[in-house]
Amino acid sequence: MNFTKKQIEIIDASKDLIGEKGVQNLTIKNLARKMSFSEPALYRHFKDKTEILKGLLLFHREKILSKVLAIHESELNALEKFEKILEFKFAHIEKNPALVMVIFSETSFQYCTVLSTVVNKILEQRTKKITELIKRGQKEETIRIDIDAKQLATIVLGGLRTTILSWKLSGFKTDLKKEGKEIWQTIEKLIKK
Amino acid sequence: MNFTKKQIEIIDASKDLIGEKGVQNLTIKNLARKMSFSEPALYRHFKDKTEILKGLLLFHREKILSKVLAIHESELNALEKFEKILEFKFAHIEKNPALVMVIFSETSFQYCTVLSTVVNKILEQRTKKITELIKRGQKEETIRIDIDAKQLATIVLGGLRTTILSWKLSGFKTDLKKEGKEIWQTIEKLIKK
DNA sequence: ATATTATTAGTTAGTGTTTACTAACTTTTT
DNA sequence: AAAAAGTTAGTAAACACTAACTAATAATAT
Repeated sequence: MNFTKKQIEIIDASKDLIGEKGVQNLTIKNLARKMSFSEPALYRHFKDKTEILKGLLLFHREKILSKVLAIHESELNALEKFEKILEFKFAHIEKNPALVMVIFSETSFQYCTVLSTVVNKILEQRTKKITELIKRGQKEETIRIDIDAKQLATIVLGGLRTTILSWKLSGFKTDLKKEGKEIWQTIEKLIKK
Repeated sequence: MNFTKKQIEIIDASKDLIGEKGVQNLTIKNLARKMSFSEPALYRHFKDKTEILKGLLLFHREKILSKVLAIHESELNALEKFEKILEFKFAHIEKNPALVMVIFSETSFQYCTVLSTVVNKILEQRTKKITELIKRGQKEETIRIDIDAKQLATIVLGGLRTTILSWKLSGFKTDLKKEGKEIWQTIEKLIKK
């Protein structure tokens, strides 16, 4: 996925629009206004609106992924990696609330095969990565082994999801990084050996 | 909140439409077709579309609440109550996938004060009830006390949420009641004293 | 009991707005 | 000279909703 400069500008503007008033605030009209463009000009850079949203998702996914991979390749143990990854993710999300809005409204894309496929893949891969990390921790003997790794992954993901959701419901006013740190400490207590 | 027979019919039809293809499938046109009457006829029963969605949420909320209250008033201990409540909720949701669609797409309502208020209240109350139940369990000494009740509630809610989400993403094909039972067993292991 | 009236529940036909998107043309950059 | 990136003006479809009228039902008076 390679994007031109203008495409990235458009993706950024889309992100801002969604961050301000939700996914339904991303219209071609609003986007054109924000870019100080005419509406048809957008179509010189993206085939249609779906491609813009897809671009937004994939662009950030790549950003997050590269950072997460770096952590995975480090010398830390599983629990330490977990902590680092969550810390980074919470920070990234706090800076880009729009991402949450998009991910959280998978439902809205149910009609749109292209987008729901992209979102599903992102969520699937995330679950997989976390499960792997837990298995590794179980082998390292830093994570308890009396519970199936997949079940633990569900719990971990759930804790994050709920934390992020309540941040969103607060109108992005609570301190996500702090709440994130706290829930991680709880999770750690629950899952460590 | 009292509904007439026709209003309940309309709420049911709305539920079906959403269950089939998501919230954006609930249009006045589709609803009228499903009810086999004209569009304006709907407006004899509900002021506007928002009121229909609000009706759907409140109607089911009341149904769920009465059952949950009965469990709360029973003689069981906190963990047993938890199990009963979750069992009932998973069963109810499995029968009414539309409810998940609506709750999960809170984001779509961000623009709509009326609906986001209703959804927020439902979610808030749920968190509160679960936190209370955990506190009670901690007093009874059936739930571990080394972790704050609110944090535990976040974990519990998260586990449920993730389980329900992956059921939705599977296209409602996995066995929600079974998955629900499993996640509950895991949660129990994690939180019991 | 029946005729009159009022209310409720439905109809057809249409409005105004918003939506994503296009055709045809022009300016800018390479 | 050609390609890329912009413009104006407009379309067709979907949307929630309304005005104006009619049929069915319930309430009331004779």
